[in-house]
Amino acid sequence: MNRVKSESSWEMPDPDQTDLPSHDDDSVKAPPRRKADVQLKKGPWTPSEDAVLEAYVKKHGVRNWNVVQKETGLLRCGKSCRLRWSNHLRPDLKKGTFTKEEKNLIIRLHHRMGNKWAQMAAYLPGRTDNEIKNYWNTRVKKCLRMNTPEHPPNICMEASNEDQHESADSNFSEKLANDLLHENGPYVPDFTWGSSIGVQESLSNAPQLPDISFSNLLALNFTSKNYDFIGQANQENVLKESEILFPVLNPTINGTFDGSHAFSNGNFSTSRPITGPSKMELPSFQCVASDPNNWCTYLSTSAMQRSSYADLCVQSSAVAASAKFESICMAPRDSGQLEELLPEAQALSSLENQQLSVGSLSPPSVGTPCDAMVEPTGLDLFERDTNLYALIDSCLSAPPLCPASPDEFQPAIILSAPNPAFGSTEPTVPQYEQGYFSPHPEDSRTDAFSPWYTMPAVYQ
DNA sequence: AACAACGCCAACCGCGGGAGA
DNA sequence: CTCTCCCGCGGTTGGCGTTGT
Repeated sequence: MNRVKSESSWEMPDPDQTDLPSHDDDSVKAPPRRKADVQLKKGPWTPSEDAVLEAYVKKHGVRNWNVVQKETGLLRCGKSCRLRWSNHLRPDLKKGTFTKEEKNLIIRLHHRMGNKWAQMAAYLPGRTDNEIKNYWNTRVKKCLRMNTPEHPPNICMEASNEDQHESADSNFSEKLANDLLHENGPYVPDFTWGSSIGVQESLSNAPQLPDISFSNLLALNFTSKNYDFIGQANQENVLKESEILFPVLNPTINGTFDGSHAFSNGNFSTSRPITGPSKMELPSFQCVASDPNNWCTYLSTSAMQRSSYADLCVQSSAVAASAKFESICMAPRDSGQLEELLPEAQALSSLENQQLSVGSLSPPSVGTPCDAMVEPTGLDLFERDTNLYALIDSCLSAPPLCPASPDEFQPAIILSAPNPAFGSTEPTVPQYEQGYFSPHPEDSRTDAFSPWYTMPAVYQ
C-alpha cells in the first residue's frame, strides 16, 4: 500500500523542499545529545526521503543508523531509518501478498516458534518480520472472529511427530534441547518442511530410524479411514474439509496405524519441550482455550500436562476423539482463511480418488526421495509442498501394508523437502558493502538450518 | 450513495541485550 | 563494574483502502 499520498504536512519541511542532504557539519559532529534538539519527523516517509536513505545506504552501507540520520540530514531518527530500510528499501524485499505456501509456512513457523517474527522472517526470504507479524495478527483476528484455530489441527499434530524424532534419536533430542535452551535458533524440524538439520541428523544418526509419524498418520487417518465415523456428514465433503484443514500433510511417512491405537501405545511422545521461552505467547495455547480433550490443546501443552492428557486420551474413545475432529472439520469455515487453501485442497483432491484405507498407507520405496532430500536440489522452498502432495499421493497409492499394531511400524523413510538453505543454487541476495541482514545469532551455527539469504559474509 | 466494519499496512514505542568507553 | 549508546525485537496504534450492508 502506498501511503505516500497520505503524507501530511508535518512541522518539519519536506526534504523535497529543503536542502536535503545538508550534510551539515553541525549535524555530523554534533554530540549525541543533540538528538533531543533536533525536531525529528514522524509519520510516513516521502519518496525523497526514501531516495536519500537508499542512496546513502547503498553508498556507505549500514552501520550506525544514527550516523545515517546525521549525515543524510534526514529528519528521522536512526531507528526510523533502520526500520524504513529494512522494511521497505532493502532491495531483496519481496513485495506483494503472501503466497499460500508462505502462509502455510508462517502458520507452521508460528506454531513452532511463537511470536518470534524476526526468526520467522529468516525462513521467508524477502519478507520482513513486520509483514509476518501483520499477517499473523490479521489472521488471529480472523480466526477469533470465525472461531477457528489459528493453527490448523495438523500443525498441532505435527508437533507430536517431532517427538518421534526426539525419542528415536537421543542426539537429535539433545541437539534440539540445546537449541531450545539457547532460545529458538532457527531449528526447523524435518517433519514439517525439511530442514537440513533434521535430515542430516536423522540420516547420520539413525539411518534406520523408526520414524513413526504420528501426526502425519493421524492426519492421513482422519482424511481416510477414520473419517468414516465422522458423523453423518458426507464423506467426500468431510474429506475435502479435512484436506483444507490439513493443508500440508507430514512428509515423514513411514507406516500406518490405527488412530485409536496411536495413543494407547504411547508411541507418540509428549516430551517435546516447549519451543522457546515459557511464555504464554506460545501459539499452541491459543489454539483452543483449555479444553483437555481438544487435540490442539493436548498436543501443545507442556509435557507434564500432556502426560495427564495422554491418560485422558488413552481412556477416551476414538469416537470421542473423532467427534472432536468432526467439530473441527465441520466448524464454520473462515471464508478467507480456508478458501485460500482451497486450491491446495483441490490439488489434493486426487486423494479422494484413492482408496483411503489406513491399511493402504505404505512408505514409498526408500531411496529416491531421500536422495533428493539429502542432495540439495534447485527446488524452491515452496515447491516442497508440491512434493509433499506427490509423496502423499504415492504413499496412498502404494500397496497396502497395514500393520496390525503400532509395533509393526516399518523402518523409517524420512522424507523431507529440499532444504531451503540449500535448495537454491544461486544467491538471490545482492551483496552490499555492509550487511543489513540480522540473522539470529544461532543462524551462524554450522549444523543448524541457516536461512540461505543470511549466508553472505556481509555480516557486520 | 452513505456508512460501518474489516483488512492491510506502515510506523512508532518501549524494552532488553550487547558492545564499548 | 557501571554507564551510555546502539541495535533489534515485539507490541501496538493509526490511517487508508476495500468490502459489505
